[in-house]
Amino acid sequence: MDRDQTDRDDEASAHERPTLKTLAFMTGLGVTTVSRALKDAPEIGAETRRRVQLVARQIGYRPNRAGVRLRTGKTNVISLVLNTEREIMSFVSDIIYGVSEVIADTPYHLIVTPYSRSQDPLDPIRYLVETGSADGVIISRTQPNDPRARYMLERGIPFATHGRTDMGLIHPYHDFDNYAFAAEAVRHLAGIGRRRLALLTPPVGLTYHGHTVNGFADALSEVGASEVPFNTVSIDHSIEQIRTRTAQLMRRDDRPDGFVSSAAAATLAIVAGIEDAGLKLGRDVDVVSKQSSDLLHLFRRELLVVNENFRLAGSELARSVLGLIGGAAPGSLQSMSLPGEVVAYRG
Amino acid sequence: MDRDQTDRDDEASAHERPTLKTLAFMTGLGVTTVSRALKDAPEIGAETRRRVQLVARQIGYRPNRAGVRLRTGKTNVISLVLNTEREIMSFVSDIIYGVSEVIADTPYHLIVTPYSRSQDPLDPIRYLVETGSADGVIISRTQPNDPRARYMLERGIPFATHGRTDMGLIHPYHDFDNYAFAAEAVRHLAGIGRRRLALLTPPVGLTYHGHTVNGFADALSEVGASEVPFNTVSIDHSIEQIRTRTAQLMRRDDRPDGFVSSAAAATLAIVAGIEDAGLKLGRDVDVVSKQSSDLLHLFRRELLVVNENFRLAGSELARSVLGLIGGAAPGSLQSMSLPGEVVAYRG
DNA sequence: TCAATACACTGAAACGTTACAGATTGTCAC
DNA sequence: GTGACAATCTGTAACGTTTCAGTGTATTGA
Repeated sequence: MDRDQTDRDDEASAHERPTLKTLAFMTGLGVTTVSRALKDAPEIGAETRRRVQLVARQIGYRPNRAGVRLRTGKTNVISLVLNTEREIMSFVSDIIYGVSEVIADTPYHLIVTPYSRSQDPLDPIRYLVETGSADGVIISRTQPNDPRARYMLERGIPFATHGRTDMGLIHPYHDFDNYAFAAEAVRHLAGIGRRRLALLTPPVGLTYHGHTVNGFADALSEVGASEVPFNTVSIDHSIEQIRTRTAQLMRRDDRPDGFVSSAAAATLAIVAGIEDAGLKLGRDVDVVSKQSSDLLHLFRRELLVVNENFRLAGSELARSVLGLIGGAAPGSLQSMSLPGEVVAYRG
Repeated sequence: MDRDQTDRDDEASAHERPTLKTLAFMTGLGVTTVSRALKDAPEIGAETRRRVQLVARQIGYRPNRAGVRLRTGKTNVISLVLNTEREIMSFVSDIIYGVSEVIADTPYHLIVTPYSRSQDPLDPIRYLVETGSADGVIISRTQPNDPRARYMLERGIPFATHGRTDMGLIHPYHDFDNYAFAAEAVRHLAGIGRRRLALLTPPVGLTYHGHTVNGFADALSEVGASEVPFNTVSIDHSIEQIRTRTAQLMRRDDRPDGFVSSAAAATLAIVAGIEDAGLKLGRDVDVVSKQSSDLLHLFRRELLVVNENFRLAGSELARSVLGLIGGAAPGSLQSMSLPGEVVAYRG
């Protein structure tokens, strides 16, 4: 009866996907032994181990994810949580590829968990945690006091944030040094004689808004330049809004002679606004902008750019989450990316 | 003993995730009954059904994916297969959001399966199929004779392609009418007096390369304009390569006075090349370009644009795959998106 | 009154995996 | 020869779900 069943199974498995049972039958061992042999358990004889692994490789055995997940709770999934309206385009694509690169030779899959404007950002996190859908989570649009980070920290869910928090809690993150970026931008503008600077900030409420504002302010006083307030818009606003506001600003007598912009798409709008006001980039005003792909110099060669590498961010974030899952200390999984020099067009 | 175990389970489940067993205990029914009641099986009494569903909703029951997957093989996963090097940036982000929109109120998750230059594009598909990792697959960069489509068709794996194939086989797809785009572009250029046109094509080998080339050629003879060959590059080439080639082309005596470009990023390079050669957009030459986000007019207002909506493509593709999984006829799940008018800057 | 039948529900088995608690050897000291 | 012990290996149960093959009870038709 028992043998009979095994036989039937084996015939069936002729072209079905091999399971531990298949391997057990082929090697003449028990299912348990095969399972342990494959994961290099100590109580398995060296020769048996090799034999099992050889056969497994030969027939292309791959553990059934559902079986593993059901039994152990391990999903082998990393979830990337994204805002479907506000996320920067190149960010999405680059960070996905960055993450992919790192998890490519691991058993992990990447699932994208989106949420929209209308939703509480905590919703997708709650869903992931309550349904146990992922072993690790990556979030962006990080806030100084981030409910999502707090929530996951309380529940011991491995996660990494793109951007830092400021809650006195330790967790993995990767961040671009936006303080340094803004400060460098100001210094560069001051260096070419610009004295009245405006800042197009990241979205208010996100941690890097503060970093950027501080870097901007500190460098302003360092170089003795002054700020022209430009607080009515942020890079989260629409191209049209930024463009209109910029044009308004540039038509005033006390207009800035320099801009610092935190995102490339917004910079296009700023430049359009500047030109709407009849002014010329490079002559009347200079703009330093972050960019994540090398397109701004094609747009206007007068633009001054600082590069931010989102693909790297994705890789680092993935590495952090995997590290945390692997038991590393959260404090050791924090990384910063320093901005390069402000670069002018090299014609 | 039995009761004892149930009790223990129930105490444990006080804050564990509820399962069918929890529901069974709470309702006093059998696990089977609960399972069937939740999926509106006919042999369950109307009142019982309502009662079970009420309790399930109250305690926030969600079926365990691993359990379902192990038992039924249904993964509730849609996989989006992407080339990590050659995919257009905004495409990645938009299509993901488009897919997300559609699967948001389904039990489906979206996993992103990347592959790189060095790999056979069939590899990730084989992986998905062999490991049964997804109920449905979406692929892009579709070829006239696409091994991936053939492979999945042979194995009955539900999939949809972004772009059509040309193998005489029926499968779901969504495509932008690139024939119409190229033809419209040519007509528009002819309409403003341009007679010598160059085409920056999609990557050779992809189906829409052919469509684009044909639309271009047919409209050329229709309007009596001529082609200036520009076959050494495609939109897959680097910005630098396109720029250099364009500049070379524009310095020749027989240079084109019009361009049709199949991608926005490439258009930036074309314009840069034109200007490198000392010529002026809108005066010496006009360019009609596809774009997927509204940025080209900020770049140069002289550009003529046709919009392609990748988010829509994502939604349509997701709908197709879900439809196919749901048993709809593949032939009914094919959709085309027509290009809008060529639009000039509306100042 | 009795069989037939429809109705509402149920337990057991199975999907593939791992953890637990043995079971079977052989080796060694005494 | 015996007991102890290490080294290997194994069966069973369990994770949560669905399917199969029932079970029991009321209802119907004659």
